[in-house]
Amino acid sequence: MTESLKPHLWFTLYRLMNMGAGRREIRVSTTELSSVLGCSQQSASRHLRLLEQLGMIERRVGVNGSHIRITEEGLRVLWEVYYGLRRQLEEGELEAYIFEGVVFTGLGEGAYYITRDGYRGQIREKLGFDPYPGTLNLRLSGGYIEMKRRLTRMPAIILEGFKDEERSFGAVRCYPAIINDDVEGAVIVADRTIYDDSVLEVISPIYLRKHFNLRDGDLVRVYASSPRRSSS
Amino acid sequence: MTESLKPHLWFTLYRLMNMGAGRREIRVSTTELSSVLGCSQQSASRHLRLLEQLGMIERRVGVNGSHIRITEEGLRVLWEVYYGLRRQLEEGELEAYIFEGVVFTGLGEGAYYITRDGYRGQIREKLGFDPYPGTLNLRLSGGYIEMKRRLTRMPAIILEGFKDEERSFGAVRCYPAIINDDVEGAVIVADRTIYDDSVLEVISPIYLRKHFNLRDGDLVRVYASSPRRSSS
DNA sequence: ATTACTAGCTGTCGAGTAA
DNA sequence: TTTACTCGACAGCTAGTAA
Repeated sequence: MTESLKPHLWFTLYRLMNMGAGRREIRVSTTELSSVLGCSQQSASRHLRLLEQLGMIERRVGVNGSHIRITEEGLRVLWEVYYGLRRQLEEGELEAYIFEGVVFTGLGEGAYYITRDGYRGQIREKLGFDPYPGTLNLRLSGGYIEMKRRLTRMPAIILEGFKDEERSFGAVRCYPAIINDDVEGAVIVADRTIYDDSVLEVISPIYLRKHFNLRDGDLVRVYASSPRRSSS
Repeated sequence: MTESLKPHLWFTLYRLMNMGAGRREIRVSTTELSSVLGCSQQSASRHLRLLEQLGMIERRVGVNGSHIRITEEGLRVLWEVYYGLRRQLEEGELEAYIFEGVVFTGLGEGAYYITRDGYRGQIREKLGFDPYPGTLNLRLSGGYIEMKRRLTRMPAIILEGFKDEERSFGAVRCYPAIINDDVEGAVIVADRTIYDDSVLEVISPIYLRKHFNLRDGDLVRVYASSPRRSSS
């Protein structure tokens, strides 16, 4: 999931974005695309199939061409390079967002995941703290939902996926965070999650519910930012 | 000249830029570079030679590594992709924001300004409605304050400044808006204002306080966007 | 018109190794 | 330590062609 696209496929994705496929579904034939890419029709066709397999685009093949739209994951990959360029080419301000969300009780899944050694070791190593075995779930509303999508597109600290005896675990994106202007922790975003974009999952070295005396429905403030250096 | 770099070489150039070679000469060995690129030392070496031949980088090969600096031409190639990404990603994504703010009573200045014929005529002409003689003030908090700063950086409908007998009035930026998912209006941002970024001033053809039966402290939702095409 | 398979070609890669 | 050559392996390419 977080293994990055090969360069030639990235460029095909980039060209599709140039044609507007990042905003809406576009119609394009493999022949048209090949002339844009400067390659053969066959290569254009293969690139589209590969990008679809990788989840970067959605495609409907019709009789008069392909209908293409770049997925959220595809846009994320484009944003990643965009941020990399901007950091060097423009005087990049550190991007950060302040969220406000309402505490709710999840399914306890967070505690299960976070205590897997595969994740826990990486959190210690890459985030610099030993996580309390549980996550704080915040429900976002209004503009904060879109704000979370934007945060998710920014460079992150990546916890690699792994396997244990029973099953495999996907990669997780982490953003350093400060909770209620006081406690350090991180916002975590699982690549595949049961939650939608209206949920912010927060981890921390301490038990946040106790520290802040939180109950369901309480408002919590989270300052989250992209790390200075993205560790892979 | 404009024959573009092959994708894998572009990515190597991009990585060199990530390491700072766009700003200054950096020292890097082919082995170090290969680990950044995720390829062999030999490929890293070959890429550097090719990029040098193509005039994308300047290189001095020393005994303890290569000294690399991206040339003006190399930076041009990076900027080209950067602009391509920005066109689609920024202008596409940053079109609209949803704010939530709390009603408060201002100093009544809004009513004074909005009834000046110099503004009123332009509002009718450029926004397409005759404004109710007053503004609704919303107090923003948390991330919404930063969101307002971003909105303010976007293209706006500009009400030109003017003078009457007594004094001069500054330009005003307007963003089309929908209030509480129902009423059309606009967010206005005076170039010089007594309010700071935590206040959202809203105008509309109708008296919003009455229409929504609003009292100080009530929450109001505002969808604000940059106009599609700059109407001048 | 399309998309996409097969076959064969080309260029990119990387292990081994020299300087 | 470096950089970079040779060369076998193979990924990615294109022409021809089917559906």
